[in-house]
Amino acid sequence: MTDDVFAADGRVIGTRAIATRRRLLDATAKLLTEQGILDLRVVDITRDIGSSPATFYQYFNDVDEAILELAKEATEDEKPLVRLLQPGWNKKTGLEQAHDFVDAYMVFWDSHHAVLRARNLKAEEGNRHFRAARTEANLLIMNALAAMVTEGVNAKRLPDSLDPFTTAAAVVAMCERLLAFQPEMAKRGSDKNAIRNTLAILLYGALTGH
Amino acid sequence: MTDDVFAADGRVIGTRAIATRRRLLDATAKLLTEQGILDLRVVDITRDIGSSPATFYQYFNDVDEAILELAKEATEDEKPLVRLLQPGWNKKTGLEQAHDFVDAYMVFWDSHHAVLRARNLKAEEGNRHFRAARTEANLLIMNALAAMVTEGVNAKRLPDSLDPFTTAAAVVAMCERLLAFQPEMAKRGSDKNAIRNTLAILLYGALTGH
DNA sequence: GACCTATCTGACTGACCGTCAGATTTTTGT
DNA sequence: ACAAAAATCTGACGGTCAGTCAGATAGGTC
Repeated sequence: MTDDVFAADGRVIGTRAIATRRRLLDATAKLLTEQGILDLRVVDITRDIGSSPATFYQYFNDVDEAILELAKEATEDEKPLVRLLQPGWNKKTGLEQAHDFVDAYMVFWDSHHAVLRARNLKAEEGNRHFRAARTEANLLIMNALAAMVTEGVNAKRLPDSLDPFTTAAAVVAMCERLLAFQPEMAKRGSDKNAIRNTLAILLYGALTGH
Repeated sequence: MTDDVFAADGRVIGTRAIATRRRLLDATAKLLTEQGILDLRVVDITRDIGSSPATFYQYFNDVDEAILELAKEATEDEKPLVRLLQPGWNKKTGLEQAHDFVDAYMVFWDSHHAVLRARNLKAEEGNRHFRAARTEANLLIMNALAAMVTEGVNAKRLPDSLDPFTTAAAVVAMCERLLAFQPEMAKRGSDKNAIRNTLAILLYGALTGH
């Protein structure tokens, strides 16, 4: 029962409809990547799957609903990252662990950046549902990061005036933003590897205090 | 001559037109703040100043052009921040200097966040003009930050594998993002002051290595 | 007051949104 | 295998907004 899929009016839908809905979601993700949220049109989405706007509204009340669902799917891919964030990064292996996390985050980002960007915009513009989605997505990661900071503070490697949760947010911010900047920074001579290294060092420093 | 103001077709305009154009820009900024870029309509902007859509298109070829101009105006307010970023932050006064910068940045952010958010979205979605605007805006600050990092690297306080420019980008990212997160984090118990302190400490650490 | 120029806008075309009634396809019952 | 019922899909429509243009209005000059 849990894996029932619903139409916009709430009724349970069958296999054909599930497939159509899925194609709509995929087309939405594709166009979001290619054209950005500002030029995303329902007509384009349905044209892309060889259908008509009316079909879209069978399954979603508006485009937001489709994007929100994509954002929730992205969140599922984010959860495994938490396993790379256990307290205990030490001088010997910590930097390498930071690298592992950065690498995993880069892969995650690359496959969902358009959807995540849309989610963050909606959240920042005050949309309740997208706020909740972002909060939920970041919660596990933020808590894991905050726990690492707390450990550093307790071990007196980090100043106790540091707020763990804010630091966690800063770390997430660095990751997201540097990856978004990437293409532009490449032009200024900072290649992907420099970004990867620098990010790992900054993470390692901010989280452990080493 | 330099302070001539132009219509959309390039002709120089007079005082009445300049005033109208200004009211359009102000209304654009206001609605951008109130409703966000996704719900920004030319009709609303012109309704707001008691005019008609045709008037808007006298002065701007599209909404982007108006937002871009607002973004450039914001950049002017950002330039003075560079003076707070001179190399030489030391153990005695450095943290306080970091606080000063964070405070100034908060004021700047508060008065322009809607426009900056729109600018960044457009830039990230690949719009050439907004990319250029963002790059130009960040350039002075980034260079100043990068110079501080370079100083830290030279003094062996920071690892030389750290790319100064990337670090500068990370610092800007932290500032922008934490301020954007602010309302949401308040709910989780991190108040404005905690954010201010944490940001200052992180900046101080990342920039100087102390 | 007559004329000239700058500024503004009503009215229009075309595109997209979101809806709904009815057409089409699939499933069910016998 | 066939008809009836249910599920799915879509053409066509009313409403709103983008962007254009010709003509109306306001301001300045002599």
